[in-house]
Amino acid sequence: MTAKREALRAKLIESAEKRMKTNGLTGLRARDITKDAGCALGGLYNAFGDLDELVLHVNARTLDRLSAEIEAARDGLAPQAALLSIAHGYARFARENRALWDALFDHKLAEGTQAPDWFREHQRGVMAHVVAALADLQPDMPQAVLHLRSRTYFSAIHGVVAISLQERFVGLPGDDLEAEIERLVGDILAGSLRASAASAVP
Amino acid sequence: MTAKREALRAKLIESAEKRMKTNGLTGLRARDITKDAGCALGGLYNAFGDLDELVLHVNARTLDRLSAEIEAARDGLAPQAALLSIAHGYARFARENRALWDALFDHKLAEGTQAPDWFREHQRGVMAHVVAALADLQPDMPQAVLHLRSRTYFSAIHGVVAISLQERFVGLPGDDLEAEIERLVGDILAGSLRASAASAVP
DNA sequence: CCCCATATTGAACATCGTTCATACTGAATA
DNA sequence: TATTCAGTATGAACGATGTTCAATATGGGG
Repeated sequence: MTAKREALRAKLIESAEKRMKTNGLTGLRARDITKDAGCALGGLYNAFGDLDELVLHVNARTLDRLSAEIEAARDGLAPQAALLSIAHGYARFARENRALWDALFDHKLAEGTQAPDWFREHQRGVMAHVVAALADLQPDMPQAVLHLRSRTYFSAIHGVVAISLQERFVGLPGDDLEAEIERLVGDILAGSLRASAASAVP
Repeated sequence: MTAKREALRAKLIESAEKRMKTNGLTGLRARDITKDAGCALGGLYNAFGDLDELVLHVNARTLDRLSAEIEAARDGLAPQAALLSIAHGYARFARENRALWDALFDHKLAEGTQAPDWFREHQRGVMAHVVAALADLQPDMPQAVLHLRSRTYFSAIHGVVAISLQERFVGLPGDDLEAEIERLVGDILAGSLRASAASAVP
């Protein structure tokens, strides 16, 4: 009877995602979700361990959508243009999926516990595109450095997008954000290529 | 009778900060705070509008301490070294005051509301040091650009520090973080100076 | 000494996530 | 078909939490 169970899980994820889109992570109530999904309150704890686990599934879907958009942004572009396009794509996704994107970083699991492996796999899926794009730009970079550097670049862009979007007071029309991203990526790329050129001449 | 009231406010802020240092923002309970402060539960709502307002006061103190550390990091250094030192100082502060620093970004006020002006002033205090350091490096940069660029650089470093620290699973010994910060700041400074040199030759 | 504005108290309330005894369901079996 | 029974669904109940507020205590001025 695993088919019916899976159907309920899917409906609960769907309902939770819809609620999260309009009310955000903090506005997510177990009673609302189960009412929307058409099951009793306790049904949620039959399908999932707890509410946090359900949020993880919603976030995994968001990560997959983000991954697809980043992949599309990179498609067919030369290395430098690809990395810039990824950054812009990331900012666009954050802007257009604000509540779901916020939940990606606002959701904290209990002290001491870490995200399960199946979830980490979805995170890796996003980062893999950045790694691939950077590998295109720097084919000789060792794997370990490649992953570390990818995370650094991703984090830097993420920081700019995150702080820009959470400044709700003074508009920051989004044009400024795009211009700043363009400049930051430009600086990073110039620095990256300069460093590799220097190391190529021993 | 504003003196006694102020004393209670101070004691509540103190108690809340101590709790936050050990239990984090999510482990903050109104009943714990008031018990530590030696007043009744309702006393908190006499001294502050609600729990969020109390958290804002704790965060304001954290911002002031961060501001002081950044100022010290910058003290006496030439522009480029100053900006690098600020970045390292920021990472160090985050590492050494993890729970309080987390609360700075984890605490969200109710939908639609924004932080009060007196709190924004403390935020500005931190950013002012970045602006001043960047102004040292680029004396001819217009004020508006200076502030926008400062926030971009700050956000980029913040993103790297934040994502690095929240990756609890694979150690990331902190040495890697410092090396990546060094590189990112280097790229940014090189790009910034290259751009200004180009515009100086019309 | 009394008075009253003001501060303090903590029981009560509303709202959460979570649990669990109970009822139900449906497929395998006699 | 009738009977079982393992798995599922249910929603009342529980404990925790932020917040309110009627009742009480306080303390300084007339």
